[in-house]
Amino acid sequence: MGSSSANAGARAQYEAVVRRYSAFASLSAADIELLHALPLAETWPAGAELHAEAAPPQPRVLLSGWAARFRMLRDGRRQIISFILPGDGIGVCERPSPLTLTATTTLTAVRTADASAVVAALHAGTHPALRDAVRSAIALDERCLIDHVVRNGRQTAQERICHLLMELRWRLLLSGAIEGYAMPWPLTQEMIADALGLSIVHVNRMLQHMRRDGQIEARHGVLTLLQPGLIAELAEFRAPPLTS
Amino acid sequence: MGSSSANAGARAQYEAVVRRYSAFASLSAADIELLHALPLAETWPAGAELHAEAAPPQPRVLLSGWAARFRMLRDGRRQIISFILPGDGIGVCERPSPLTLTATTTLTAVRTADASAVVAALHAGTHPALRDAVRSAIALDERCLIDHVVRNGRQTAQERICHLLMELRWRLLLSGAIEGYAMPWPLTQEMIADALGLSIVHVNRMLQHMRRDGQIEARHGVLTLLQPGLIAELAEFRAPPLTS
DNA sequence: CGGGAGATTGAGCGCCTTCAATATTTGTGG
DNA sequence: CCACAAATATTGAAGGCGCTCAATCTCCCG
Repeated sequence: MGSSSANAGARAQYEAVVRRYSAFASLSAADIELLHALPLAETWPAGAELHAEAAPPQPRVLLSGWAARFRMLRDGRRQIISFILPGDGIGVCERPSPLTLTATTTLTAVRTADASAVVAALHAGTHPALRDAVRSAIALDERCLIDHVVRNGRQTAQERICHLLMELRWRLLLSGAIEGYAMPWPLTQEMIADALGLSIVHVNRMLQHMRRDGQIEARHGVLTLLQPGLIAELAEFRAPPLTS
Repeated sequence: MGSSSANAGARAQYEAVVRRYSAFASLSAADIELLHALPLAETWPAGAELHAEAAPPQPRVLLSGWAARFRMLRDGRRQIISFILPGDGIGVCERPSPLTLTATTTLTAVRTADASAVVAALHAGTHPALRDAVRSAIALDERCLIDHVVRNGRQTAQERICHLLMELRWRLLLSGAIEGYAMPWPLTQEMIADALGLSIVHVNRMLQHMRRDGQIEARHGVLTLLQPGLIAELAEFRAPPLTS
């Protein structure tokens, strides 16, 4: 690897980021150049702490791998707040908000890039299209958070799992990571349980039921939605609109 | 009432808004003047729809009374996403986000004021302190949303209720609506149930337990926390920092 | 060939739900 | 000020969804 990020190999790393933000706004050449010029990637193993609970935010974008924001309760209960997928920003916003009180951990091996330059551009007022894209991305995050409240508050275990599957597939589509109904699936049943407020055992039984029912298939780290229409129906999933 | 909003009576209506935003940033005289110059209040009865699910956002501030954002499921299940208290903004942000897919209803009789002027000022770049305050207010909203996920995902019925009590009291303190441990309480047990993902019957039993246990007292629409330390402990409530 | 993380299975139970009925409070009109 | 209706709160009983505990199985990795 050279010290310059201008070669094709380095650019390819940023594809997920560019595709995701491009879904929200028409980025200019300068916007894309800014993203390509981000510092070379940092790599993290699975289970690394990207961000401590009370730490000052460090803006990053996730180039590859999955991560999660979560909060712990005193007795060890864990609640995953959101999953972070390739192309997603971490702390990329116009105002640092140290008050969210959530930690971030990698779920798989991960590559990230420092996104301070993006935040600086937001404050400088250059790159208006990128700013709009970032704001839309934040609005989508809020939408997912609201979905999460509804899921954990008023849906059954079966519905929660279906809804989470639909959300993750939709977000992977957005960043161009997948195309059809098959998606990489690095999540353990414990992670799913911690996101959906369920026990590991119950998640296991529900997934088994879905598999035996021919709704999904999971093997070799790939999960396939065999009956996406049924799953979306069960989950009452509504894909967010992109035109905003 | 005259057509001008410059008299003391009209100004007093905006006190909650000014106090709340002042908690986030040092507003300039011009910022406060902008708030005082907002159009005269609209009044709504209890149960009015302030905002439909898919409607374009209409920026408002809540001057008095309580409201709630919620989402309905097909079969009638309702999830309250957040409570809106005096001084809170509704759709006051730098980017309209029609994708949240939540409706807003009044819970009591309510007075609101159109806040388009605030949003316009945000976009114009005048009033930087007010802009910072709005951003901090949004960050606090996100914090509360995250708390809500944790509550509904990983806490027991008792813990959820305690946490909600603490959050609402803390937010009422913030806008100067109350001072001690007594607060106005317009919420029915059904509203609490719809916020916390519980059944009405169970909320009733939990509240009764808390009353008989001397933790709270409720009468004449006023709820008092008799053992705030215990309640905060049970809820594992952490008050958000204000210095940000 | 261990060792460990994750997945699976069974048994028992409890938190919370649903259903249903009654009491109480609130609001409204006479 | 009372009467009536509607909304809200309360209580009891029965049951189910999802939990805990505990053991076993599978798979991956060095």
